[in-house]
Amino acid sequence: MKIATWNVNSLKVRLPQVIDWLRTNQPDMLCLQETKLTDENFPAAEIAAVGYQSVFTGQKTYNGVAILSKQQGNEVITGIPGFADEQKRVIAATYGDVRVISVYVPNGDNVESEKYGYKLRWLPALTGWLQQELKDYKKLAILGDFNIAPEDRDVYDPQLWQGKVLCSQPERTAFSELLKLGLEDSFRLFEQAEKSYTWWDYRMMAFRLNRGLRIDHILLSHELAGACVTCAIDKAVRKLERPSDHAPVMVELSP
DNA sequence: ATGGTAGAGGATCTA
Repeated sequence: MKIATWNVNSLKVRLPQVIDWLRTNQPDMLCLQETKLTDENFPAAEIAAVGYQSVFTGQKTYNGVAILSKQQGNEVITGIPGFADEQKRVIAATYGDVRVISVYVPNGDNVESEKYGYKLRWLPALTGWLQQELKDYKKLAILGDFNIAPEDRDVYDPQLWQGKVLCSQPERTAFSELLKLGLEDSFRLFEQAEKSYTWWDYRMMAFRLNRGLRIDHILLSHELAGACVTCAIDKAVRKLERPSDHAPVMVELSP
């Protein structure tokens, strides 16, 4: 089984790339973030034409998450239960006995911002809900744009980014609280190339200079981590014309 | 150096 995640930064713009990517990579599930589409505008028919079902929750202009899958998704939940949030950032569904969650964690803007406070309230709400989900589902994968670089090796210039949003200690602590629930950062289960990132700013030739951060993650429950055989970033997609600023990440799980 | 680019929507906001 292959499960992937991709912050597409507008599914409307990126739909041809997503369809190509599904055809080429044939994941069983693909989690999307920043679809930026209301539900009535979701291109479910175009996606169905290449053999994928969709579950989604979106809004105009900002946010929006989805899961595309070959098999039917059940027990669909949108948002964090018990956490009032206008912003569409979470969707969960069950495929066979595997629970899959697509998340778009708030960016936070900068550490002085109100948005940073929202991010630091949002993360414990996610953690609290996941604690219950992990009790209910032994095989759980949470994938998405976490907007957190967990360690300095996930940042092209740790000195420059020290204490800044995406790298600040409170964010990293919140991320480690997620792992403490019984989740593993699948990327670090394997030896990886140095300077591996998933997001590069559109500005200042950041991608060409590999000035990136690893902020998109696939976290696996211990049972799924034990079955995980690869985790890879598809950096090639970032080189396409009109790319998303994020690259997809995919894990392969042995049967 | 507070810049720069992309997306949505139609002036700024978000990232």
